[in-house]
Amino acid sequence: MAVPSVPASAATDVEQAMFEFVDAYNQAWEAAANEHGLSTAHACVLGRVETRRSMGELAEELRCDASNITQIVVRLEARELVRREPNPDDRRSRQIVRTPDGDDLYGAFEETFAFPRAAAANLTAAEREQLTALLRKAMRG
Amino acid sequence: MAVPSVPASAATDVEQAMFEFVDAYNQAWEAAANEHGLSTAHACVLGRVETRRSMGELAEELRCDASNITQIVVRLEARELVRREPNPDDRRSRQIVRTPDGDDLYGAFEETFAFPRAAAANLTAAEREQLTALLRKAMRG
DNA sequence: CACGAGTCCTTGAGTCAATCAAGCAATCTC
DNA sequence: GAGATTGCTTGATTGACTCAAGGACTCGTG
Repeated sequence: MAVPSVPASAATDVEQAMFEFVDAYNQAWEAAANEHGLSTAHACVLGRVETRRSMGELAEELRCDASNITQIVVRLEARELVRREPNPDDRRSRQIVRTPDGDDLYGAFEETFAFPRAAAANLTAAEREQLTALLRKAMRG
Repeated sequence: MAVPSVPASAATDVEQAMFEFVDAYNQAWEAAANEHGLSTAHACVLGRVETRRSMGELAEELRCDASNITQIVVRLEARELVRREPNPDDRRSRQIVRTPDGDDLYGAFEETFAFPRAAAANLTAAEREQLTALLRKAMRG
């Protein structure tokens, strides 16, 4: 679910458009993940370990408890999509790496997750730059 | 969690900006809901019943199983934020309506969910129109 | 009118995501 | 080295979600 809604009445046009865009993006993300047998959480983690990361880094980036990451990584490891390697510099810590299978699966997932690519393709180069600038400005960036 | 990620490597600027915007939006939504003791799911449902809706309509709009809606509505009803009224025209069906408490709480939630409002406020009127048009075009709308 | 099919919702069972509290092992600080 | 801190895991719980099954109601057809 997790479908934000916007006050049908009060919302201005931009706010409505933002909502629709966010909703479409979220929906596309989830659909793409499911198509490859991934939950959104699994896809998030799998995406992050494109480069080697510790459990703690994942927890921070994904804004959740470390024990949550443990649970997800264990499952991904059981499917041989990631490996947990010891960190030679700190034996408390573990480095998570994607396996080749994980790379393949995530690649396929990204292929399927066409939304941002398609959205960009619907715009001219100038419009893309404009949109980038406007989104960043809207976020105060 | 539910934090979409984007290929750190391959993503273009627009795609990166889209991701950041969506992520910020999602995060703001969840934070605002939590601040009022609502889960995202509860906030979604509460938002939709601004106007009277059947369980089935809610399930369809929120793209989930009817039994999921039942569960959420039961809890919202227990907190007296919504009421389930019989539909006189079809006694299988139930109409969900917000109570005054529900109106108040959702109003407060929207007040807290400042992200879209703030984002709009960071732009000039002309930029807002531009952004609306670009987002719609990007979605093929 | 009655029967069967379909609709609307609820219940129950089960899974995954998420959080918290507790604990263990390794590291750091003094 | 003792004690605090860090990094992760385990266990218990809660909530969101899905699916299968069932009850109540409606509708269409004969």
